[in-house]
Amino acid sequence: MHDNNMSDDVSISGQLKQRRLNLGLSLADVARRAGTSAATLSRYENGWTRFETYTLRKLALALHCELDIKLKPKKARSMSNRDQQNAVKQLARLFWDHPLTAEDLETYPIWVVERVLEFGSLSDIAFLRERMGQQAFLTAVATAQRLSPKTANFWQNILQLEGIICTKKYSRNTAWNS
Amino acid sequence: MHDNNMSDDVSISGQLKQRRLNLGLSLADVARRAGTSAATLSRYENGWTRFETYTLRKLALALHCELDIKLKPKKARSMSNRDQQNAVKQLARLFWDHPLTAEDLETYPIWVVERVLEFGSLSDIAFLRERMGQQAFLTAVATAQRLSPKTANFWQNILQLEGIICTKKYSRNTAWNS
DNA sequence: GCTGGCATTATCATGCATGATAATAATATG
DNA sequence: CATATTATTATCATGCATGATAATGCCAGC
Repeated sequence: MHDNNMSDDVSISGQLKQRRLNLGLSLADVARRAGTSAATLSRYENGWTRFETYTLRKLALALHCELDIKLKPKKARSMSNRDQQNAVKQLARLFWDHPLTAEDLETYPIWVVERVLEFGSLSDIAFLRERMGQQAFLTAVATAQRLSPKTANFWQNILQLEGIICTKKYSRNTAWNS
Repeated sequence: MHDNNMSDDVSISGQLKQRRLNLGLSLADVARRAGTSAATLSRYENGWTRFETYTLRKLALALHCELDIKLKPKKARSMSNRDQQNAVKQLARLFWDHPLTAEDLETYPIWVVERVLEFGSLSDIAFLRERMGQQAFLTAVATAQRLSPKTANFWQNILQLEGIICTKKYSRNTAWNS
């Protein structure tokens, strides 16, 4: 008892089982209350990977729990707070219409990369790539949609060499890529 | 831009759509990267309620996100911190073998209720019911498994009057219910 | 030993999410 | 106007999660 259940990465299976045992309930008990079957709950608790949120919600209810499902944007691993501040300072001049913030680097990486590719110097590009990490940088490049045809073509070749599939099919003109 | 996405209760649909738009990707883009179909993603973003975690994980990957699924035990609403402290103090004497803590009241409600029903005075029971709230209390009673036959029978009748289905089928003897 | 509840797993039928496709509408650009 | 892309929805076939049931083994108490 009195276990600190503060670990962040618990499998769904583990959470279901632990909660059920904490409440001292049997599979059949929980299943009946949830309006599902004991077989399903047993599968859920033992190595199942394809859950339905519909069933999960019913189970959560029976276990007197809230089901919380969140999409957490992955942080670029190589972007420390310090690096972020540096990047913002260095690249600020390219974001004349809307000031760049540290959060933008993670929340809108595509936006940042587009600007830098389009207007930055070679050293800006190298700087950003180093700060974001090669992988995150190239991924962002691959999904950039608002590049001028010239820029887009250039990077498409680079990406091909890297074996990265580019989701961009054609580039639409925007205010700045004529 | 620069929106504070700190609200806790966002639907899955909303999170998927917002993240996709933040990245500036089309349905087809994300679907292709996720290895799913645009139709499915569109359904996911528009009022769908029965998701498969398998598909959600693939989408999260395509959106450079982590999928976080948690079972959060519901707190008894009428149990403020102050009430918890009071309850712990009042009922402490019934937990001679393992000291009662405030967390136990939420994490192991069944355990607490069993002890109080079995060994507490009438005023203890009234006190706990008031602190937990009628609903939470009766739910815990309904799932209690380790009551003496006498106690169990008595409460089963009470629960029947309240229209609550009791999950308890039979009571197994423990160290204390002979 | 026997008995009863429990957990797990297998099997099978069924219901539902998914994928593929197409039709439609909206938007933006030339 | 035509064109290109996107988003949404409908339809249908298919694959898979689910529910029902049963078989098995385990454990506890008689």
